[in-house]
Amino acid sequence: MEEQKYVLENAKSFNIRDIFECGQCFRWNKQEDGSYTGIWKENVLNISQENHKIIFKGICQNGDIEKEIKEYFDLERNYEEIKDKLEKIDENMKLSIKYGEGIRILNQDLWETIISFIISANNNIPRIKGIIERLSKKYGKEIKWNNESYYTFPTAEELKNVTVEEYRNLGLGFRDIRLYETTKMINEKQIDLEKLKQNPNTQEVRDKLLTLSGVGPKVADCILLFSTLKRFEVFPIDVWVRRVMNELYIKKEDETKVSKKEIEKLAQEKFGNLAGMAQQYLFYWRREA
DNA sequence: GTCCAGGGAATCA
DNA sequence: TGATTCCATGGA
Repeated sequence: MEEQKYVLENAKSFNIRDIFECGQCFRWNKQEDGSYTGIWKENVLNISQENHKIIFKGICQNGDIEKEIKEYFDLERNYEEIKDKLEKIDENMKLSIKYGEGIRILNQDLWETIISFIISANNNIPRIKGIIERLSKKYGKEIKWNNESYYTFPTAEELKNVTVEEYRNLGLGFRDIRLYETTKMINEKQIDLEKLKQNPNTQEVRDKLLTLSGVGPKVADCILLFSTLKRFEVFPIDVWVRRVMNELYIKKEDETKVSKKEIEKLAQEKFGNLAGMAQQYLFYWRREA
């Protein structure tokens, strides 16, 4: 397949480091020159940035690279407006947004996001990325570009006959059975992902996600926020978010004694329907800065 | 050896 | 509902 190129000039709220290092995705890798190479659907791209100029080049499956990029990178959304609203809340938001000003929330495939965040449970990012790479290499489709092989994220169909033992051998640990059961549930349409995408009621979608094996409150919220479901009102709470919310607002001596309910309530009051975006700026800021 | 990582599920009060 | 404990694995 032929290499394509697309250039985005004068990009606002777009920084490749912020986008790929803020914790929403696991399949983009930094290159020696500072660019990032990654894969989504059947697209393999390398993305480099010079100030406000973004250069995309690589393999695009359906031929329309511009359309694919616009969708995946959420280019139709006005992030300036979102940041303006959040900045007015307090000094913490202003600082965290200044740090992560180039974050955009990717439109990631729902199925891939479900499996990826089941793998993320009680795990660290390098290891999560390794597991997803091995899973893709073994069960996904190979795409060659620049004399290198890349692998698509395997579909539910492609994982249909994989056993718990095979997952265990990929290094999944105790998450093996969860992946097995959730894949089975989705293949048997106990949860219909296409119907889920059509449902505008976030609470209903969340409740359905919670029936999947390995999907608890935090993973469900990550799926709602980081996939094409795109619900910005959710507020995923992990150890980092609990830490930063306690340090900034709650100020208890022992952060492990701060309840999720307390954090959830505070997040809704302060950030409302932009809680998910606020969470992302705070998470990235606290973890990296 | 110990602790921790973008938690979830089972168990018990 | 709320709190505890266990769950593989790999790196610091």
